[in-house]
Amino acid sequence: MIKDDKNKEQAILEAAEQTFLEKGFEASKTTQIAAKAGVTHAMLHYYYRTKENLFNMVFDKKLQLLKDSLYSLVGEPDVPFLERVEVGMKAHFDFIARNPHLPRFVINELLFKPERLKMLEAVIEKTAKSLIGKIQQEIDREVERGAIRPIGATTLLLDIASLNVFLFAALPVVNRFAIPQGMSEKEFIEMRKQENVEVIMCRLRKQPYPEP
Amino acid sequence: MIKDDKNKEQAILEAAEQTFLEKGFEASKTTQIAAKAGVTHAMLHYYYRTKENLFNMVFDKKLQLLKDSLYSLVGEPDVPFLERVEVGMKAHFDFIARNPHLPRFVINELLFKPERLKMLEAVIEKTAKSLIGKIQQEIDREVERGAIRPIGATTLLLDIASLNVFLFAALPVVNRFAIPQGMSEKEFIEMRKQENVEVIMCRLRKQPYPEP
Amino acid sequence: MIKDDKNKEQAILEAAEQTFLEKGFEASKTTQIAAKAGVTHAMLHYYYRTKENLFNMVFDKKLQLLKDSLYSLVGEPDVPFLERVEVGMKAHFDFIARNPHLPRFVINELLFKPERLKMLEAVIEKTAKSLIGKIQQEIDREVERGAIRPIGATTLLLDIASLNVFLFAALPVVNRFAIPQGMSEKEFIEMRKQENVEVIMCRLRKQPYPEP
Amino acid sequence: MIKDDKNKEQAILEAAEQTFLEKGFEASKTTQIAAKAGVTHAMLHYYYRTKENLFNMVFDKKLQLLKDSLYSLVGEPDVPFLERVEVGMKAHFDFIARNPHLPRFVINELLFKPERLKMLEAVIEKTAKSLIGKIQQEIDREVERGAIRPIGATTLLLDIASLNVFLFAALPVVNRFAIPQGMSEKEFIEMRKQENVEVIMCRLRKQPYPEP
DNA sequence: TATGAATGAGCCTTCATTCAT
DNA sequence: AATGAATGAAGGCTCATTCAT
Repeated sequence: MIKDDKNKEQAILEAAEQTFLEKGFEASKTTQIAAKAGVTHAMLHYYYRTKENLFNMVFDKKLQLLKDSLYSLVGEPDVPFLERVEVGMKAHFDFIARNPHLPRFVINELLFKPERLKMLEAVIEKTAKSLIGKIQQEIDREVERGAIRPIGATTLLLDIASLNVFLFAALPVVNRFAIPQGMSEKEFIEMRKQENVEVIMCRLRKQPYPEP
Repeated sequence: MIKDDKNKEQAILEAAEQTFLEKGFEASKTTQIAAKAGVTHAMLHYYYRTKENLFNMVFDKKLQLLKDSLYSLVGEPDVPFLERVEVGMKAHFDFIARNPHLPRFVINELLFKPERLKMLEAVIEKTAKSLIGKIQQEIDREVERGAIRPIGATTLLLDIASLNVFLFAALPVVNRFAIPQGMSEKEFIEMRKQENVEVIMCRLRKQPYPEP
Repeated sequence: MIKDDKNKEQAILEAAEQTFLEKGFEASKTTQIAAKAGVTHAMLHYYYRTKENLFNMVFDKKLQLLKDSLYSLVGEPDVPFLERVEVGMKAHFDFIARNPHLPRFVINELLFKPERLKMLEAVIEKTAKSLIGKIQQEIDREVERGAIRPIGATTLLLDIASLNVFLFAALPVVNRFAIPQGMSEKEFIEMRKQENVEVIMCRLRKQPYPEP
Repeated sequence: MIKDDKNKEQAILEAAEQTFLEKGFEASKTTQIAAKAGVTHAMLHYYYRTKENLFNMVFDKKLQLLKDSLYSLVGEPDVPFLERVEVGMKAHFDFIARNPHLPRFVINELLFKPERLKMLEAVIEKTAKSLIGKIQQEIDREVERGAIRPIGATTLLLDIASLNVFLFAALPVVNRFAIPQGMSEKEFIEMRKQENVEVIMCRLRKQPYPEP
């Protein structure tokens, strides 16, 4: 029960976030959201008019969050490239760890109502393209220097996203089957973070990673 | 409109598969499924009694499919290990390409109704564990031979799954932002298949992959 | 499961009897009746056309039974009147004991669809009136003889019916609250039979019943 | 059409009472109840959630009524016993006359869903047992005084209930066959009230009732 | 701003009944 | 005679949304 007497509107939004993220649009009921927010059912419609509208606010907020997360991938410019990739990947991994439902939520809802792709474009397109441009420049420079093997920036980002996102999306299943005996979920996730970085480093480096 | 005059029962099941896979349980309506199958609404209940029941049939079928897909990861025993991994990964990639909704669907529904984890266990547990055991044996042998760098079988499988699955789950998004101009979706997917294999090969090999 | 291979029609009727008697018209489902009869659902409609029709057959049969039960109230003409009343009452009591649902069933269904009163008239009216006439004659004779106190035949019959029928109609409740500790249901019912007779005897006799 | 503008909730309950009492649970339809109450179908579910729930409210209310009616059986303590029985019986008779559907309704629903016996116990058990205890004490005193013939309290109550209840339960039938020509239903019922009292008095008294 | 009450549309399900074979 | 398949009608219920206050 979230209740913020001074700001019911906010309480509703937060309750809606939780609910929509966990259950998706269809399975979320405005009555439940209102209840969770500690607010009358009618109040919810008073502030947000329709469920669709409330959902869009949440969705948009989450898209912003997703956009911001992209920036975590680029770090301080004066740090060596591979090190920056590692730091960036870990930051991205931690971000997903804090928002495990986020990617699944966005992907699902984009699939269910493709109209929402427009919202995605509006929020992300420019950011993503400029980001990719910058990264590609750095990659090209490093490649020319002979520091790393050639790769497309988009390709690299997709590799990273795949490794970082899938883990958390599939956690309920992975949880059940992939965690070694005696290892806590926390330890397992930490281990995966290292592994993901390692995989990307292997992909980029010209010399193989020294064995531990 | 699927219509198979001789087999309405089958038509309903197929319509249900499509609908559930795309929209999930909640957003799928029995009326729509019936309409898509070209069948009276009551007919659906005649054959499958309840929506839940119909869903479970679909879900179970998809779990079986998922189980079968695991086998595509292991190939002929007399082929060199790395080659077999490559072939296996590509087969798995192609399988996901043919069933792009499958992983997202299973993950979503397991998350929304965790009771279904029991169904997953019933179908997959044994297969998965025996598979992992076998792969681990081969890895250990290769590592001892000095042919590859050490890695856990589960870790390896999770790396592969991440790369192969995420692409298709996120395709509606990726589609929009990650395909280079002038490249068709088909070409892009083929490129990704190569990249995914490359990433895993890099992770496993002791010597860096020769630049193309 | 009633199954009488040679006579499915009969099996259906018997299953319908049981079901209708226990649950009434609305709560009885033709599918259940068919299943209980060991017969296809369609078969039931093949033989009896409609649920209503099947019900009427049962209802009519039960009305006949009810009519026949009335005859149990009159016995051998050469036995003394009070003795005959006692024997008749006990026979009636035993009849209800064998058909405990019968009166409740008839009363309910007559109330729910008053049109059925016509069926009642058709079956019972003549019988009842002639019976009452005869009994009244005998009563009058006995009264004149000074053997019993005066009473209307209808009144007497209603007294008897009240005592005998209510017990079984209310048995589920009575069962729970009215049976003395240590007494079996069977003993209780036997006790009630004596009591009912006693009550009527008291009503008829000029001298009080000797205390036991 | 019951309409109480200020209190739709109450209107629904009253319509439900009438409908359930007359037709029982199964044959009563929420749509009909809503219509009778002059209210949208959805409104009924708004206030009472489920048909089952609405039914239970009615059922419970009726059980309370039934319990209260038991108290009408005991009168002023300083009145002679037989007189008090007569007054009590008449009060009980009048109560049933005002609620002719009540006993049949309760008995039917208890039979159809025996789980409801628990509700009965909760409401009635204590009352009934204490009542029976008191009556038995008085009976024993009277018997010792030589004023009445011995009888169990439960037995007596069952005799009374049989006579009073059956008449009204069976009224649709009795109506048709048992009312003497030229007598109104009202007169008939009054006559039955006298008869029922008379029957019980005969059962209790040591000396026969003087002929009228 | 806030809310209890109200509602229409739609969903899942059951069931008596019919029909083709 | 027998039945699996098919269906329309109706029932119970939920839910997003609106309205009067």
